[in-house]
This record gives sequence, C-alpha cells and structure tokens, in this order.
Amino acid sequence: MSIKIPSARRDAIAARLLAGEPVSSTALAREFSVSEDAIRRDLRALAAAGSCRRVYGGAVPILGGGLPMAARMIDGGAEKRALASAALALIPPGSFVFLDNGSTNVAAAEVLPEDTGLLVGTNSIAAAAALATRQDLPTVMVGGGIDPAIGGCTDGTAIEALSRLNIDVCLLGTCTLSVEDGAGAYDAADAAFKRALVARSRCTVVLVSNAKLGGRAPHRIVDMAGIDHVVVAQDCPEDLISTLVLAGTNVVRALPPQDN
Amino acid sequence: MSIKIPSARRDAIAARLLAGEPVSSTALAREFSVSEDAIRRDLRALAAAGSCRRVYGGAVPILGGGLPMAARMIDGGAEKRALASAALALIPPGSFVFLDNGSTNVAAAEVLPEDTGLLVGTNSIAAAAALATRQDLPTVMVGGGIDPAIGGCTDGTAIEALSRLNIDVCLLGTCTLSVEDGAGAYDAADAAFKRALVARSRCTVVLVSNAKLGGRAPHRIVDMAGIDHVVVAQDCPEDLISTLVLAGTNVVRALPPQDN
DNA sequence: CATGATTGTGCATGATGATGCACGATTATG
DNA sequence: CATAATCGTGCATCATCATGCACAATCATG
Repeated sequence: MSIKIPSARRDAIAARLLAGEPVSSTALAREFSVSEDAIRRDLRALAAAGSCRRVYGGAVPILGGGLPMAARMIDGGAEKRALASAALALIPPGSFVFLDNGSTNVAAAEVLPEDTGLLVGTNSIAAAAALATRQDLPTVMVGGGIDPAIGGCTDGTAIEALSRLNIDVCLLGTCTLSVEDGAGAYDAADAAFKRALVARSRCTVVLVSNAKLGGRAPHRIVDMAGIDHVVVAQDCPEDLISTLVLAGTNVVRALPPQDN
Repeated sequence: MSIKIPSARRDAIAARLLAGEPVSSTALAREFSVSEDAIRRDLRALAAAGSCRRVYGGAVPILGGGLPMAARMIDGGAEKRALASAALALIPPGSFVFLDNGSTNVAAAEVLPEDTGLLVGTNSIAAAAALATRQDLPTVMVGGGIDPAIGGCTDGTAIEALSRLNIDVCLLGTCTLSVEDGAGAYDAADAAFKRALVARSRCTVVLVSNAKLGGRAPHRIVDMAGIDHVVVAQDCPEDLISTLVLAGTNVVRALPPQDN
C-alpha cells in the first residue's frame, strides 16, 4: 500500500479527513513510507486549504456541518467571550441587535449589557436559552424549522419572519472568513438565512476566532464589502489583520482576556 | 481503540461531558492508555474552557442551558418524567405533537420516541433546546417575543405563527387544573397562547403533577370539556381522580417510576 | 538533447508541547 | 481520628513541530 504520486497521497489523506477521521502524522508516515516531514507538509497544506485543522500529533477534520454545535462551545470559550465583549462597543444603546446562529453568539448573549435599552433578536436556540435566563433583555425569537446540526431556525419560515424585522446591528455567525471569499458557511440553508439577515441589517459585524480566519467553506454568505466590522481575537497574527485592513475592512481587536 | 492524538482525546472527553456523562480520571486513564496526570490536565483545561466542572475523582458536565427552567427540573424531575412517559401512549405515530411551555414538557421533549415519525413543535426555549440536542426529531420552533418569566414565546407573533399549524396532539402546560375552573395560567399572554394552541389542536392532553390539581389561577385557559386527556401522577389521590372521572374526563395514570 | 526552474523529499537544529514521576497538600471514607 | 485515594505542582524526558538547507526527480524550454 504505497502511493507513489504525492498529490494522490494528499488526496488520500484529505479523503480520510472528509470522512471525519482524525489522522496521526507518525501513522501516516509509516503507512505511506515517507518521512513525517512530508506528511506534516501535506497536513499544513490541507489545513491552509481549510480542509482540516492542524493539531499536535496530526490533524483533525474541520467539523463542518458535522456534529452538535454545542461541541464548538467547548474550545475557546474564553476567546469567544473576549470577542463578544469587544463587539459590544459596536452596538449603540437602544438598538435592535440580532444574534445569528453560532457558538460565538451564545457567548455574546451572555455578555450583552442590560441597561442600554437593547432589543435582541435571534434564531439560535442556544442564544435564546442564554437570553431567557436574563430577565432584563427583551428578546424576539425567529421561529421556523430547527436544523439540529445548526441548533437554530434557518428555513423559509425563519427567513420570512426575519423579513418583518428592521435590524440595526447583526452579529453574523460565520464559519470562515477570508479576504478573497468573504464569509462562508458549511450549510446551504444556514447560508441562505445569513444572507437574508445581512440584507435586513443596517450594520453587519462578524466575530472571528483565529481558526476561522483565512478558511474556506462551500457556501458564500457575503463579500468583505458587505461586512461593516470584523472583530478578531487579541492574539490574532498581525499579518492576517493587515491583510484585512488593506482590503478596506474595519478591524476591531478583542481586549486581552480579563478573568471573571 | 486508543486515540493517539492528544487533542482528539480531549475532544472525546468533551463529547462525553456534553452528552451529560460524568467522567472518572482513573477510568479515562485506563481507557486512553495514558497516566492520570494527563487526564487531569485535560479535565483542568476543559474546566477552564467552561465545558465541565472539576470534582473529586473526575469531572461532571456543566448544566447546559443554565435556565431557571433547569432549576425547576431538579425537583420533581422523576415525577415529570413519569408523567411525560405516560403521555407518550396518547401520541399516535407520525403525528404532529406540540410541546407548550412548562417544565413538564421539557421532560417530554427528552423522552419522545425517535422512531415513530413524529414532527414536534414548540414555543418553549427549553423544550427546543432539549429537542435540538437530539439529532433525530424534526422540530419546528414557534417564534415571537420571548417572555423571560415563561421561558418561551407567547405574544401575538407566536399566536400568528401558531395559526399556520395543524396540530394533532398538544401537550398543554397548565399551571392549575380543577373540575370547576378547568385549566388555568398565571400569565395573561401565556393563557392567550394556550387558548390558541388548544384551538389549533385536534387533541389536547394535560399533564398535571399533584401540586397542580385542584388549584386556581387567574387566567382560565379552557374548560374540562375542551381537554381530551389528563395524565396524573402515579401517587395521585384516588378522590381527586374520581372527581375528574365523574366529570367525564379521560384520566391516564402515570406508571410507577422506573429508574434509568 | 541540454539546461534551468520547480517541486518534493529527507535530515539537522532549536523551540514548543505533552507526558510521566515524585512530592506534599487536600479530600473522602470508615 | 486514621487511612487511602486524589489532587496540584515542579521537573526531567520524550515527542512533535517549524525552519533552513541540500539533494533528487520532474518538467518546460531552447
């Protein structure tokens, strides 16, 4: 079982990752009879292409539409909170803010200020649950069929309900963000809802963790031109930030993590 | 089946915690063939990320929604589960069942069978959250303004969305139930929604714990004549049951609690 | 056919991450 | 109170990683 053509080997690795299988550098090196360096280069290339995530010891598939979105809350909870806190500065008092699906926006639901007269809308079950625990924030739920993979309502009914709202600021939950491809999503219905959301919102804000920056997803939501503000993590690499800035994007950097 | 990649091991542990499963350090160490120190580090990292709580001997999952509803679920959880399980017999396969607001219906959301082709609707955030964690049940969310005291959508928008549904069976979450006054609610909007719900449903089922039986609430939802089935607790006093039966009500008694 | 460019590969090196062990502190249990 | 299990921390060790460099294979072009 030795594949001689380099690109074929890379395809074989990509196929496993697409199947949801985590791969180990050493195991692949043995299997394909090449050094670990070659495998590492393959994995780096695949990660750069957005088809996997690089981890210590190998690579794991990018949980695209994959499994419960609650699983995405586990990693980077502090980072997401920091992002959400930084985004608050972009929300004027008294405005109507919409929290899209996405784990980052659940964090946002928890840190929204209560005394600035906000009205909050969401189509995310998790965000609604977080908001419902707070007795102080008037909240509107956009209903419709629930997509269990997404954890919220994204179907035609939801889009129709959305069309009756005049949103000031929307926090767009995006799966990936790059200068070339704009914001992307892994699910078609989710992407369609997000497009409608951007269209109904006066101001669009995207919160991106480092892992999302530069990635690619099958469904394009909106170009960079349609995004008013991008909030990046505090430890976001400078070159990625400058790339965004050079493309004419308003970039806000999250504050250093404050423990609470 | 030993996972070689550290981050994959952490993900596996996190997945179990998300599933609500408590984990033990020693068991995980044996299972993954690493020392307990490594597991402890993993658990500490997960706890720092907020996805679990560290306890002596391992870790336990963090309460998912953190809803006040969850607090209500704690006491009488077994009773409510028993009520919900008994109500399942009243739901024909393939029907459209609606779960109203109320902690009992959250229990119902957790015990609904997955293989009988049900379609589920709800206006309760907590019930939707419970349903969304299950990948198998198609669910429709009725949106609208969220009443934080209720934990769901009960306003005009919700009633309008409800008017587009043809519901087979509704599990009516009622605050009180008595032969003289029928089903009652403490909140006006909640009661209005429930009235609309009963009107849109072919069959109305009420699940009542003993504490609710015979009580009175300011807002009358529906008379006993409008209720098709009443499910009472297993230890419901006989005289209360006979009173209901004499009034011409179909009474179903919950099964004795089965531990699982 | 000859030649230069491109690409892939392997190896060495310093840096980073993960692991296991030892030790003292803390907590459950009888 | 006594015992044993568990915990947290510091430290040594090993695995893995990223980078730079040299060499071979492939390919395009003259």
